[in-house]
Amino acid sequence: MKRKVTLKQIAKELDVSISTVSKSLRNSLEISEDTRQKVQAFAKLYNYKPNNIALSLKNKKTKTICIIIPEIIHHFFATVISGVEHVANENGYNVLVCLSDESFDKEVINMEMLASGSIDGFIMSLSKETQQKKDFHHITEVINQGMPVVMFDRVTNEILCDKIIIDDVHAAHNATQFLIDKGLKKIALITTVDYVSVGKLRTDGYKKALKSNDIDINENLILKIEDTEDFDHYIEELLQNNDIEAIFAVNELFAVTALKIANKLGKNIPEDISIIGFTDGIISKYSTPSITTVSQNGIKMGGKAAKMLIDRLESEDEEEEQYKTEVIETELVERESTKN
Amino acid sequence: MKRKVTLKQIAKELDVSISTVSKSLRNSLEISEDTRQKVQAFAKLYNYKPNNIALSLKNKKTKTICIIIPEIIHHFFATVISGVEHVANENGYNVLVCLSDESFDKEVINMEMLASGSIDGFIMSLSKETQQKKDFHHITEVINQGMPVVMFDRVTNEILCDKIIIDDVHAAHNATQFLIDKGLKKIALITTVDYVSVGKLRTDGYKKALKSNDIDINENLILKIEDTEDFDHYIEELLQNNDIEAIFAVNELFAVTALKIANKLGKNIPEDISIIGFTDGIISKYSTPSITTVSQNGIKMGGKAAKMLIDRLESEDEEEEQYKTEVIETELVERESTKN
DNA sequence: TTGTGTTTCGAAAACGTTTTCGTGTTGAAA
DNA sequence: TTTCAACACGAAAACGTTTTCGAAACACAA
Repeated sequence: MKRKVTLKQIAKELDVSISTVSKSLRNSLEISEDTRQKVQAFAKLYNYKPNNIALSLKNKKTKTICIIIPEIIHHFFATVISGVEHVANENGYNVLVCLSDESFDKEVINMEMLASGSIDGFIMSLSKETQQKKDFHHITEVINQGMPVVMFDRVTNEILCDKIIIDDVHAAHNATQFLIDKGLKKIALITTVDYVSVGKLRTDGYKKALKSNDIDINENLILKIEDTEDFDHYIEELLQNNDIEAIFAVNELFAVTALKIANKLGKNIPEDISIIGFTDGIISKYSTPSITTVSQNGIKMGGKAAKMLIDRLESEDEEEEQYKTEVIETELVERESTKN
Repeated sequence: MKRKVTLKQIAKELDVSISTVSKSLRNSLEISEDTRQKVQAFAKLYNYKPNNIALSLKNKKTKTICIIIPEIIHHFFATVISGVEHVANENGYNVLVCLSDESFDKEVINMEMLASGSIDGFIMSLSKETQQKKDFHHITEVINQGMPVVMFDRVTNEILCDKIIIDDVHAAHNATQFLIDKGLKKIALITTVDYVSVGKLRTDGYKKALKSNDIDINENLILKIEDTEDFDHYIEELLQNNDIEAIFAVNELFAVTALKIANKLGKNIPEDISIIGFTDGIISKYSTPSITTVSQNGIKMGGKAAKMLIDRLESEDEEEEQYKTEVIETELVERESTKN
């Protein structure tokens, strides 16, 4: 087991100073050709690699960014990480992943912990609890310390920083309009409770579409689901008690669950009921029938977020406080769960 | 924007030495009650947090572990990360995620990069390319430097280190036996090419089960799929040209694809064909019909891997070169794609 | 010989900690 | 008055780098 070799050790072996070794390795002209050769050969022989931690301390840059997400099991968040990782890697950055588990406390602890030098910046999507509490002090604090933050997907207006979002209202409006255009009127909505920002926005989009087509909003057709609860029977009730022609679900899980329950109740998809989901994950793709869905490109979001963060990190000099919010295009992916 | 405060600054403000500040904050009895109070109050006021990088440099510990996986989009790997992250967090460690994209080079570059001080240890699952090349020098090198490595799932016998695996042969044997016990004999296998370690092992298990039940192995019923290719038509051929009663697929994607194609060909699942998959992901769960599957608990694997790594990190003193291989139990989760 | 310039290198500071060891002050015991 | 311990604190080294600045050595011209 050969331990890592340091500048000091090389210097001692070759009987020169540490500075000489350092300069030689960086090919400084200050050092004679001869010495440089000698040092470089020796360093190569012993497989010298500069210690990253020491460099970080000196440069006050860790070349590491942290992404904080509520859950990694959700396919969407996994794709975002993938996007972040690739762009980060291309630019010489590493990615630290933190899971908040939808918990405010974990989010706070992680941020405070890492803000003390460990990383150069954050990419994050708010936990449900944080959105509910509307307590963002940990984020403002980090930003005030001069550490850049990029928020994506679950964002808040109360924080000024770079953001990457999709136009949830518009996307939901489109999806609902798509159903209406097929001649469907009794469209149910399966959504989350309002404090989840994207759930609220998608609900708004749904309502907007109905209104602009002069369809009355029937609150009985709107099912708001708490995240923690077992929601199968609510959906079952919804389907049984109403003569529904279509369902718009604000996430994949709701969509596929609705599909399964509809099946169970003897309804044919899409003949009896059309279904549109949100977030183009593998469930929608491989479900039978496959589910028409609003696709939000996680890889793209992650990539853009990483790019924004890195851009800000590398131009820190010009201190441009112009925060940008970038809107990623969504796409309606038509599959088997909606009629032609 | 108030920058981070350091010991030096506090020392200067209070007109004491850096040592005094440091000791006061650590509540050393060397320092008078008075001074301690004063320093602590000041530190709290200015929200002092020790710089992690400086600590890392001093302690030669980063409290960060790295997990290298081929892909994060695969649900199984995402669950592993989840397991790793939770255990790591409980023990005060952070998790750096690297994606090899199944590429040997990326794996090598990432490892070499991070081995220079950035992290304390690795958890990894080999990329396909690495398994194919059988070149593991980057891993032995890291281990020789004294950095612990824990391998999981896709491992190799050529490296001596801690490992977390499932008994792929046994699990595949069980699954196949399960089908046989239902009275099914014409059992097709959809697997990967042999250099993927787990694919090979699962194939072995399948064959073993057939043999022990005196069923001839029909190579026409064994489909080996290259990862990169578009494999739908191969499966279609397999199903068309043979009178198949059951399918055992070595991963979820193969299983659900087979299911969809069987459906397309007018076969009923499970009446005409029973299907068992491997890896209990969301696809199997939400597919219609849902797919019976061999469940490998990724969260558990990740958690165990993290535990093993951290244990080794924290007992480095006693230098026990006893490498362990832990086998995680699999479970056959019965769903709708197999007959009762 | 003196002055000037160039080449080559090393000392030391800096990044932010922790910790060892030394030292000055105080109080009490002899 | 002297001696010794206890107390309170600071200097400095250490972790591994990079970089600034100074200086030695040498060459060459005047």
